[in-house]
Amino acid sequence: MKYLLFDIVAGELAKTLDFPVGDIHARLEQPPSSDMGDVAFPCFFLAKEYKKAPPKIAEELQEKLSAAGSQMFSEIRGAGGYLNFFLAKDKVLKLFYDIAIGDLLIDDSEHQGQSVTIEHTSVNPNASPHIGRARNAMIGDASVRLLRYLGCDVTVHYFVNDIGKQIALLAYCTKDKGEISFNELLSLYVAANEELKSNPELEKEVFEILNRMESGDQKVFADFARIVDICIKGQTAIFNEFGIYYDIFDYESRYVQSGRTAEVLSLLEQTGRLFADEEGRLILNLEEFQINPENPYLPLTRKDKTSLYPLRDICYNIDKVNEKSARNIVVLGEDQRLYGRQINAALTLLGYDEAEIINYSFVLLPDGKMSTRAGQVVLLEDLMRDTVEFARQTIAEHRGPAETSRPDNVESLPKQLAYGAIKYSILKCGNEKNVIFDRETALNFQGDTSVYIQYSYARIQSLLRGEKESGSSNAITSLTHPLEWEVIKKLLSFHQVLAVISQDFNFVTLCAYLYELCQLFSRWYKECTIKNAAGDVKLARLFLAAEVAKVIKDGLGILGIEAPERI
RNA sequence: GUGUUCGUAGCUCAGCAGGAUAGAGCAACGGCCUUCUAAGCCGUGGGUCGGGGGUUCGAAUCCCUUCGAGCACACCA
Repeated sequence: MKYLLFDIVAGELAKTLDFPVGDIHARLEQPPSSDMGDVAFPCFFLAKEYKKAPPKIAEELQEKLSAAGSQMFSEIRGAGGYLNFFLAKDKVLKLFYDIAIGDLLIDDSEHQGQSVTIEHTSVNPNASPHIGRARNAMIGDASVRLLRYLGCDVTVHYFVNDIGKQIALLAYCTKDKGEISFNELLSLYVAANEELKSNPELEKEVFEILNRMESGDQKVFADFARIVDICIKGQTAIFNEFGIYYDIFDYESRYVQSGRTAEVLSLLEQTGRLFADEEGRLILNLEEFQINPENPYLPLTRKDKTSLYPLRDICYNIDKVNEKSARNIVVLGEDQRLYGRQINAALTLLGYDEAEIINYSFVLLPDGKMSTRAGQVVLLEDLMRDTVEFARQTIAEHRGPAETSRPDNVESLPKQLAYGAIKYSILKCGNEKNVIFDRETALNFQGDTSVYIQYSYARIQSLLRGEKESGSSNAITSLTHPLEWEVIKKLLSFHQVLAVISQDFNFVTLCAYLYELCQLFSRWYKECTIKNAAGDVKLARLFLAAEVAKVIKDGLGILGIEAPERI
């Protein structure tokens, strides 16, 4: 029960129709156009049982319901196979007022206090993150914000893959160098990988270093730590500037020397699915899960029994679940789809709940894939800088010199607009789709963009400024304009949208919702003046505008986008 | 090769637990600032929903097949 109008109709229908309220609720739809009705009930599914044509059923139901004479409907219409309901507006308006005043627009008891871990970003500590990696962070951060908004107790984890071959490579290339800045690392990394191709000796050298590190060589460990530290500091500085924060950094290396991997191995041993192959590696047989028919095996150790990444990750997930058990959420790129299912299979074998994995597809560039080697890559920090600069120019164009030189227009506003535009341009795409990223999309501040939404918010703040708006439940019924009715219906569906996203974490829905809300608001704003209205009408309109602003601000907040008071 | 995700307007994307005329934005063209921010509002043009089968009263949505793209597939993490 997330949408007031559906709740009302389902409740009333259940009295007449012999079906559970929940079943009816699930079948309700929104008619394509408002002049057809507020809520539609399709009757097609009843045709077989009643042995009648759907329009006939709708007609009969309509007569029955009309005879019942519910106060909640102003009209009920049969239309083809649909039964369309028009809600009694004054009744709904009063309910809307009570809900809004009580701040219950977001009613979510099921999430209150639920403890959740979310792991996201977790980029390899080797270079500055590009926009593709940042997609992980944006989806993850929005998920964190959504669940916190709904009342969950969320802990954000960042898993630092600090013992990989690529770190060994970097450690090797930099061990004789003095101070190294984060910005130098990318070119060093590219150069080292280039050399790796032509120099097989280097590869051996790197593995040698990795081995020494894993067997507990403190000197090598320190070399690794130095590189990792520079990287993590550099990366989180960028993400923090972007408005994304983490609670806990977990280092993969802690699982190398600890006994955790051995414990988990012996538990897996007991499931009978673990075996040593001819070379002595320990392999997990996941045949029964039918994840990857041709190759159901997941190697967990090398032949010397040292752990591989999947084993450490299994330990890590168990630790997260033990710490906070309600939901264990992990954001993973499409390259980890199969891998994620393998990890979940292992967790299942061990008797743990599966992790909830949020998968997303990669970001592509108009002329193809991103490639670090070919220099075909959009770094997040470059994009942030460029977009802020563009925002600064755009503000100057729109607002003129006097306004532009206001302190907040110089510092914070360009960032609020720019970072919002980047986040929105990514989050408005479905997680499962490849995003074709071109700068123009992020640099566009018109139409279906975050800036339009921020702009709508700022307009409302401006008209609210200086007004002591205090609607009353009597004044609320002055909202008689059709567009006002549309805006109210939209506002009432906010928590329904959030409920869906708390399951699928696809923020397209929220982006579309906010954009549509702003479109409705803009049309209404154009059509009905507020400041010059009189009496109850003015009070009611101010009240409605304030409610729109509240939802916009909360919605943007969930996306990690700020709502500036002035633009 | 096997598995998996996707293919909707010139471009970027919604819609897909089947349902009432397929929606936005950008780009193009045409209107609207002496009333609350024109980063806005209104309007015009633009679509074989990749192709082909099937299921159904009804398919962009479900199934099969084919083409195209992304991703993965035992000692990388």
